[in-house]
Amino acid sequence: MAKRVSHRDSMCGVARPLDAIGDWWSLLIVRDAFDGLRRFGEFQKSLGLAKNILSARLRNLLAHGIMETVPASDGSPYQEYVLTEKGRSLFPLLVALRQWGEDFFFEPDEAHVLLVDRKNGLPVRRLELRAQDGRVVGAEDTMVWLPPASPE
Amino acid sequence: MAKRVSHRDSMCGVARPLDAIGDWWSLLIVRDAFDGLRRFGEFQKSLGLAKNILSARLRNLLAHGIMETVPASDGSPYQEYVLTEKGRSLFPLLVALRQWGEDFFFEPDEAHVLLVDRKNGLPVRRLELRAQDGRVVGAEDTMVWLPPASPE
DNA sequence: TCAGGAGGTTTTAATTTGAAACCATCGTGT
DNA sequence: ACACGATGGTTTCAAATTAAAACCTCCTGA
Repeated sequence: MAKRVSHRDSMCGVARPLDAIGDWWSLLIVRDAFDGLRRFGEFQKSLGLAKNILSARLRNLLAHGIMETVPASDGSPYQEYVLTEKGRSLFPLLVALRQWGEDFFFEPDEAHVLLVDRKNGLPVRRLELRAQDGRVVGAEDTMVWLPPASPE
Repeated sequence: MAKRVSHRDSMCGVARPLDAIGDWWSLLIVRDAFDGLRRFGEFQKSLGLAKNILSARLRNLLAHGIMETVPASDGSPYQEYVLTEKGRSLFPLLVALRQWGEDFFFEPDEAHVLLVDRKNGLPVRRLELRAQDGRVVGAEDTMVWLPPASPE
């Protein structure tokens, strides 16, 4: 799980998160958690993965503070797995993944679920990156910049 | 690479893309491609991964139409790897990953690169999901909905 | 012509994954 | 009290994946 990171990536804002959610299953677990799943068995049935793998993934998500266990909610003696604030902050990433998937992984006539506004049932807008002044910007319009170190 | 997908995920807009970019390295390669890297050796040096793995990952990205090879650009007899339109469409996802990483994987006083507007050097805004009417919506405000099948 | 560098592939070992079996705890019925 | 199933895991072991290193090929420059 803990992969070695190259010199160049040791400080990279893209590489670090991948240690937490960079495998196939973790993001699917998080997505299911957004859908309201909370119990070990629910995740296992929904995703169809081996129990030991689910166990390992949940442990990793807990260790990274993306999910946490809570005692119970319906009186049953078991614990439940719920997203933390850090985990809920993955929502835009999940939406980005979903929108990309919808654009490129379905045939034009193939049915698929849509993410819609609960208020009125209309599809949500496309995610857009905007500059401070509100312009929509693409990759060509941006660059990464390392601020100079502060004096001390 | 090609993982089995459970019944539930066979049509899921989140699971399908993960087959293409759901491993640790692929997204880092794509990020480097956004940064202008094009050559096999450049990727290898930047990421520090084994050559056979890079080879396999590039092959997978090519097979999924995320990158493509172009004959040359500087006269050298080799090919270069560049993002396709599909690959460039990963930009919002990469930004979402980066923003999440910056929020949760750096100490408050730890320096890290910022994504800034080329025009004026100001940091870009945070990615936000908006409904049709322009409201910013979170996970709680949305749901997935499967449109009814069309008659034929 | 020979030394290297770029761009890979092959080989082999270590790590990870996955399926199945196993185990522990709780609740229920009898 | 006891059997039994459901839930929530852990252990075991085989199979697949990954990683490191060695190797190969083509091209270039001295």
